[in-house]
Amino acid sequence: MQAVPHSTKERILTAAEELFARHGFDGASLRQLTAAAGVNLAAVNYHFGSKDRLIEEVFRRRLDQLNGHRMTALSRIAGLPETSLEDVLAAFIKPALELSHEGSGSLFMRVLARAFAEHDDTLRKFLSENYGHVMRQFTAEFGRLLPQLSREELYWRVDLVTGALTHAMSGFGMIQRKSDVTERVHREQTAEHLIRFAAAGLNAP
Amino acid sequence: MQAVPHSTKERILTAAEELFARHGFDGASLRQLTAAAGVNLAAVNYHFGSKDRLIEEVFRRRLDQLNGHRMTALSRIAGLPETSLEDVLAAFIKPALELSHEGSGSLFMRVLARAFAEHDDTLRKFLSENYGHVMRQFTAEFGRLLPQLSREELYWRVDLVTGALTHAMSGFGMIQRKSDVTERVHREQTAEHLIRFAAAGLNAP
DNA sequence: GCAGGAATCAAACGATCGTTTGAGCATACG
DNA sequence: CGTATGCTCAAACGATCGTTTGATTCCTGC
Repeated sequence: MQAVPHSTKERILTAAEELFARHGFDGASLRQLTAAAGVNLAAVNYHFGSKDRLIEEVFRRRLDQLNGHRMTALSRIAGLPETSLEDVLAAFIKPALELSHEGSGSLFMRVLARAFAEHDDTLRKFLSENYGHVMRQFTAEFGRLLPQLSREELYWRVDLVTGALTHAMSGFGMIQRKSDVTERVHREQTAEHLIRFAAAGLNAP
Repeated sequence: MQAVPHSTKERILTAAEELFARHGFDGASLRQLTAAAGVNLAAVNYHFGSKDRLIEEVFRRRLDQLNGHRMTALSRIAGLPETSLEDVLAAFIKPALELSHEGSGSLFMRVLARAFAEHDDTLRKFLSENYGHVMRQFTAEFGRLLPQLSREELYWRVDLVTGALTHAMSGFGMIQRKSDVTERVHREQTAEHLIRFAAAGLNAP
């Protein structure tokens, strides 16, 4: 973890991620943002074209990585007869926890939670078009493992699970790591906790 | 349900609730807001003092009612030996569903979801000071019914449940009512659905 | 070593924001 | 009737927003 990233574009993206998480997309101005990044005000429009395009790039940088890991993990277990509900949940949750615990990525989940709360059509369309296939594939696999649920019940429960996880990983409600466990162990314990809760909810009678 | 509420204050509050839900607290301007309410721009600062105080009043109007119903329902069952986890969840969920289904209150849960996503200190402090005791009493009752959980696990699971429910009730992911069931029946079915999911999650092994 | 595109910079643009002002209108009370 | 009092109104305030401009500096390839 270095103090200042290399390029101007990356400095802007990192500062934007933090300020969007803290003050929202409207609440964080380009003047605060460029001041925090140590770059000129005009650099945002020069490198990204507009504030909206900057917002999209903030999402793209993390979601490409996050959903890539998710799809890789899912593809290893999807359709196999020995795959359990917990396996699929682990493929969904663990990449997010890894991102959440590595250096600068911890604030991104809060940006994502904001995007959920904002019912902004432009942002929703962007997320749906670029990353909607990930949720569809996970939902399909959940459906395979929960054949007793109607399609309606399945959608509902997946929605409840994603809501709970987004809320949990964006908040500082996150359980603090005890000083006598390594971060790797703590991350495993957190994942176990979330997976057990989500699996029980999905499997509800 | 009448087209235009009586007083200027109520017209402002109703328009504010809708616009805050749709565009956020920063995104909705006082000019849009007063135009939608059919009142003069200066009326907000005359009747409420500032935009921030208006935001607080939007919360106060609904939360006084919502948490009043929640506390009444909880007080009827708290501490009794025959009370079940589902009973406590019902006391928490059903008042919110009733609010969510009556006329203009349906958008308020989206306002509440925004308040969760915004980590604004002023707003959090206001909500915690005025309504924190409600969550504390519900958490205490959950703890009584789930003695096998450590305090840490209890807090975590309650946080996951509130996250899931807030997310569910704020989204239009809400299951649509079929034309052959009354709204009252539909509300009962929705409550059953949420309660079953939450109880299973809280009771996870 | 110099030409030329890429990048940075200070400054300004028009628009919109929350808030304030002071005059005008209404209703109620002596 | 006169006059307070509560409310509404158009207009303006200063601040801040995203964006654009044009000059300047940096850096690379011939």
